Amino acid sequence: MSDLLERLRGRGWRMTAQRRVVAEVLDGEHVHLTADEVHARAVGRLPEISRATVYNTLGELVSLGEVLEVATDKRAKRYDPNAHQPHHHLVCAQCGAIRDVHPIGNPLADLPDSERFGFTVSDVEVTYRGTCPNCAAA
Amino acid sequence: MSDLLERLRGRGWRMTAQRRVVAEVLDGEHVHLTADEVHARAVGRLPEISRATVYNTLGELVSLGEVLEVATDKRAKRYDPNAHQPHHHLVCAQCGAIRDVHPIGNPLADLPDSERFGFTVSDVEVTYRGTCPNCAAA
DNA sequence: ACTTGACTTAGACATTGTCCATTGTAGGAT
DNA sequence: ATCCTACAATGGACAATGTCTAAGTCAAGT
Ligand SMILES: [Mn+2]
Ligand SMILES: [Mn+2]
Ligand SMILES: [Zn+2]
Ligand SMILES: [Zn+2]
Repeated sequence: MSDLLERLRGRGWRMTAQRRVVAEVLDGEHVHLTADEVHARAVGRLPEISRATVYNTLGELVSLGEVLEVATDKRAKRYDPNAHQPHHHLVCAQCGAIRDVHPIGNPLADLPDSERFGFTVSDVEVTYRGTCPNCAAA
Repeated sequence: MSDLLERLRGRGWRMTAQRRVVAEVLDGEHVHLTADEVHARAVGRLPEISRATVYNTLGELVSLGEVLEVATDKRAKRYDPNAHQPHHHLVCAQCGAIRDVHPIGNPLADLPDSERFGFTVSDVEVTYRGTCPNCAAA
């Protein structure tokens, strides 16, 4: 994620402690935090960071295409730093655990023209739901 | 949707004006309203119906499997009366229009075991995004 | 018609997200 | 090294969405 900070500096971003902390919190694989979860973790590193700044920074990262908003959760939006490798999601219906997954083929090709209603279709989001090994054991 | 009311009566539902109106509002094809949209339309027919009753009734219909919650909108949940025919959704990114669509094949089959991380996968939700003919013309 | 438990209501409360006026500061200019 | 200033952060008000409860109402069985 340090290359992310480099890229953003190149795009004219002013580098602040708050933005650095948000980027650090988002670092990793299979990371899909809500805005308030990002805030809670950011506060652990920088206690005075505000909710507004976290929302602003996440919004900017989304606008820049560096982070994706995903709607796997029917309550809050989740923020996904894995924006440069196309993928989909597998969600545990009980505990909410989320994994990045890569289905075979291109799901876009499975929608015939007769089912497109004149739309120009540019993107597809696939959410698999089930039960994770932990929840199955319990 | 009148058979819906019959089914619910059979399941021991007390039939009230409020529940009848919510069911009527949900009647139709390609209907994917938010709770507050359902409330607004219900008020047109039964002015004193409360928000709480609309939320309660929608929640009950979801529990009974008669209505689906869909997450095509990243803000509010949407309620889909087309619960008995499996389908997916095509959403206009600009105006939010939603159509029911039926992709070819079973998307569940496209997730290899090596990408299931030990989950038992039971369901898949596919959201296509694009631009509708109306928005493309403008 | 009575009775009763299920249903509805209004509004408080909770969560998630947005906006704004004020204060602070990163980074270029001198 | 210090100054400037446009950009960024803050706290808190506000908005949108969703949940809960206490009190009143009524559908439906008797
Ligand atoms: Mn992801
Ligand atoms: Mn639908
Ligand atoms: Zn689980
Ligand atoms: Zn449109």
